[in-house]
Amino acid sequence: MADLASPLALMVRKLEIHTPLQPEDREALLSLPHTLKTYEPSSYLVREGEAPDQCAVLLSGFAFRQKLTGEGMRQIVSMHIPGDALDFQHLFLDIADHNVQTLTRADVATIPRNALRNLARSRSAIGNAIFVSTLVEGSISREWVLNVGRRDARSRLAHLLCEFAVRLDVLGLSGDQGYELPMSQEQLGDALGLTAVHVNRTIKSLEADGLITRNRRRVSFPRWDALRDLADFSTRYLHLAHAT
Amino acid sequence: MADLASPLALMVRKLEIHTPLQPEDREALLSLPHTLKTYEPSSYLVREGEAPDQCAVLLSGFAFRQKLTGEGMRQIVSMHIPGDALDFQHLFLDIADHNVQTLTRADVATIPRNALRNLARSRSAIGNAIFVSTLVEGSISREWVLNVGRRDARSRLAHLLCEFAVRLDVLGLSGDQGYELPMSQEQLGDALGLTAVHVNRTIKSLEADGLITRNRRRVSFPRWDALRDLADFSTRYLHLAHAT
DNA sequence: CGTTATCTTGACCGTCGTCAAACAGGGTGG
DNA sequence: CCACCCTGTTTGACGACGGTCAAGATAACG
Repeated sequence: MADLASPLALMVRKLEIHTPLQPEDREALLSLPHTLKTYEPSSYLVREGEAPDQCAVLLSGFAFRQKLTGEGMRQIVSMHIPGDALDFQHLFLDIADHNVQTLTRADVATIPRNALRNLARSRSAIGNAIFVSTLVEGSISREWVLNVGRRDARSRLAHLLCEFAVRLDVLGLSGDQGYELPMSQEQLGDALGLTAVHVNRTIKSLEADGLITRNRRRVSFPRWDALRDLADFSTRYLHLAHAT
Repeated sequence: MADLASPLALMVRKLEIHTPLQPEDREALLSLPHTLKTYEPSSYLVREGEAPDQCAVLLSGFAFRQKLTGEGMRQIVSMHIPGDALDFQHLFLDIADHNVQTLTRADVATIPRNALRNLARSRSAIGNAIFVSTLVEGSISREWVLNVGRRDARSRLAHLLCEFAVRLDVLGLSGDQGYELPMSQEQLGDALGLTAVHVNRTIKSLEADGLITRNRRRVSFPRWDALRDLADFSTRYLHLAHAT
């Protein structure tokens, strides 16, 4: 388990959920050049309009992608957990079309764009793995369109909570009793297309129905099946088929 | 211009908007094995849960991706125009996470999954082009989350109309006077997260303000700049940098 | 311990959904 | 050529989900 010593080990494990890798591929990924840095909450990792020449990988903490309307309304378009690469798309697109920000204090590994791109080209399994990871992100994005477009506030929030729970669970990052939800209610609103006030009422409503319980920011799910049904949640869109 | 004789020529032209190709790459794509078929409106090309072994390419007409909630509400998650490949994601993901349907009568070329996948592997420029095309779709999907989550009905509809106009225009498929919008108001609603009734009122409202004019289903834009401003529309997320 | 962000609650309002009915158009068959 | 039907569009009345504004309570943090 020397692998686990590398900061990139979690990213590799995450890639292998969808695409099995040979030991050589794994080694090549783990030995990619990279620098480590800790960011404060709300730090920008990518800004819309810029051309990143690095690929950021989240090692600990949380991050999100975000876009703003001309009137300054914010929409969070995806959430990211440890092990997620935040910049795969900039291996092949020059200009960022959205912002990426840390949600919490976060440890980030930064890999030079060219090193990763060359590796993806020379080892097709790695190229595949990156492609598949991008495709799964696309699938999640489509589910979000459905969630925001067609579900009411209760189901919408429940769906986000379920997605978070499953994604964390797959990597073994959630405790037995739910998980530490890092988002403020304002941020939840921005992810769900709701206002913070209405998120608050919706949380209370789920709590009143015994579908979630809260202790500080830790949420747990005493009636998981009922929550999943309310959320209309299925794991299909996460494409976990190859997962353990 | 023998290229233009191949049914796949439009797809190749579309790929080259984002990724320049060498003549050999172009030839290889154009000579991919494929079968041609015409589908009636509303035909399913891909069904959620299935494992397609073909890649459908739209040659004429329109198509869309769609998901359903457990309660039967429909959300259209992307629109497709001639030249779009509808199944790139199934080169690397087995199970479809959404449905793909024709909107109009449509001519479709069907390429065997393996033939295309092998080509993507053996010619890295083609693999890149496919990857970039997938990334741009992802970018559009993020913009849709923003659109549905944070813009009101008027801006939301205006944004969809702008996106359509630009995407058609890039391929030279829109006339001088707007274009033939193939969607019913019910389908517009499903794409925008609105009801058909409210779409109707919103169209009328845009019309009353002189932002669009309609003649049957042909829409045109007498005050494009005003419409674009209302829509909060920018072409950045379409990544047309390499376009003419 | 003071200062600030976040959460919570209430009253009120508006955008959009629901339900229902009338209307227009386009295709089909008599 | 016209009656018919089916799908899609249009309009009105009404209701509800979620937004807005504002204030006070709690928790986070230096």
